[in-house]
Amino acid sequence: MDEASAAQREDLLLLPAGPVQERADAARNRAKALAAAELLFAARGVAAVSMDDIAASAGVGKGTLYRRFGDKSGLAAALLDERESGLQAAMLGGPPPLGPGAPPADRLAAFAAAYLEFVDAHLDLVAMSQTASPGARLRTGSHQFWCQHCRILLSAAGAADPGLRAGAILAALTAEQVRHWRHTEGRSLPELTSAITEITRRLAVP
Amino acid sequence: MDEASAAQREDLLLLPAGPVQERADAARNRAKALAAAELLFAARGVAAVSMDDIAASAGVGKGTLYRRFGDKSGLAAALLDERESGLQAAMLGGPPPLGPGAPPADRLAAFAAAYLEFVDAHLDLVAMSQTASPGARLRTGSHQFWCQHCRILLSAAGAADPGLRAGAILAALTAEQVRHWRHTEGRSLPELTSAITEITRRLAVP
DNA sequence: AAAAGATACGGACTCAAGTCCGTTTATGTC
DNA sequence: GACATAAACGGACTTGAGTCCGTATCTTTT
Repeated sequence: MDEASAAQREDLLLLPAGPVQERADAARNRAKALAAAELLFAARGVAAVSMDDIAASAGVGKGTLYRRFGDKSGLAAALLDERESGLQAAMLGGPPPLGPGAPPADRLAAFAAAYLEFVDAHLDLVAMSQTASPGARLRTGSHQFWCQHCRILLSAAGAADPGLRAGAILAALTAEQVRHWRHTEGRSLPELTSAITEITRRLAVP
Repeated sequence: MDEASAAQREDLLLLPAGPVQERADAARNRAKALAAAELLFAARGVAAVSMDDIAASAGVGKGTLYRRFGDKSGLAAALLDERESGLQAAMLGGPPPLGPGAPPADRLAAFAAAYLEFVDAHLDLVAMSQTASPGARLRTGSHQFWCQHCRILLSAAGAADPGLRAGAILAALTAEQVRHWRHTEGRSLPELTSAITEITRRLAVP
């Protein structure tokens, strides 16, 4: 993600581009790290795995981990990446109401429901990607994506303050908030879905 | 806060109460710690002060700090406590629209505006109280208080899912979210206030 | 006022995140 | 195929949060 945004920045500023492709050993180590992390998380749970554990298990130095992924949240984001991309594709080009074709308010509600389900299904990983450091969530590339999607739909629906409302909707769908509703308060997923979609509808009407 | 909730629990369960009052040395050390923390935060900023710094500056062992306040977020909460109590009093017994007398939707909007202003005014401290550990925010005593207040008002206004909507409103007003709006996106406080009060109104109508 | 028991003290200790920098390895060039 | 150099490596190191437990202090009881 660091590299992606760096590359993008360079593109935008028309600077001479850095190396377009990561070195072979770097790619190999990234893959080893992701594989090791996935295994360890599955075996012990996200919370019980340290970066040292991952580095050791991947047969890689700790510095390498941090160079590749920036920090713990970056590693989580990388692991989530492929699982997110299905949702992102469905939002951009899939069938309505998630994809284009339905009225914006319906698309927004569908997004909220789908995103809630996604967060619930990958709670620990999403939590790690959002809470590794304070404010991590808002700096995430994915957050930018979700937020922009919501903003555009709200805007298309004629809602006031689309940017702020988009942020508010995503704030309600934080991993820790969802965890609290689901596990501390024991709410069911359908219950949450219904409440969240209703909230988005109310924010989407002009 | 730990002690308060423990005492409350004992009350509720009618167990023989523990010591009603903290020991003299304990009270003295709590005061020393709070004073030292306040000074250091003012001098260097919240982020640049460690628990060791505070312990050393207060002339107190680190263990004492943790016994009194539980963790970093507990210390922040303790510092915030007296500043919050004004707001809490105004909500419970002050003049409308914040206090009783105004229609629930108006009271909710007034609360959101006042709480936003409070968070903005004590951003770093609130951030520390919310983000010291993952999920810290939702375990906070204050959070329970704000959340219940919102829930009751939403309920009185006849809104569906008052508990969930209350959580959603407060989720939009986390310190990191407010920091992002104010400092990363450069929004003004009135702009945020207007957007947030509008959101609460939309969630409050039946 | 002395002794007993409960409570609190404090700093050494553990554990994990994130940094640094001397060494190694890949890649493009002659 | 050897060389230059940019990039990547890896593990020791620093820093700070939170825990532990032997010692000191307070409070209550007699």
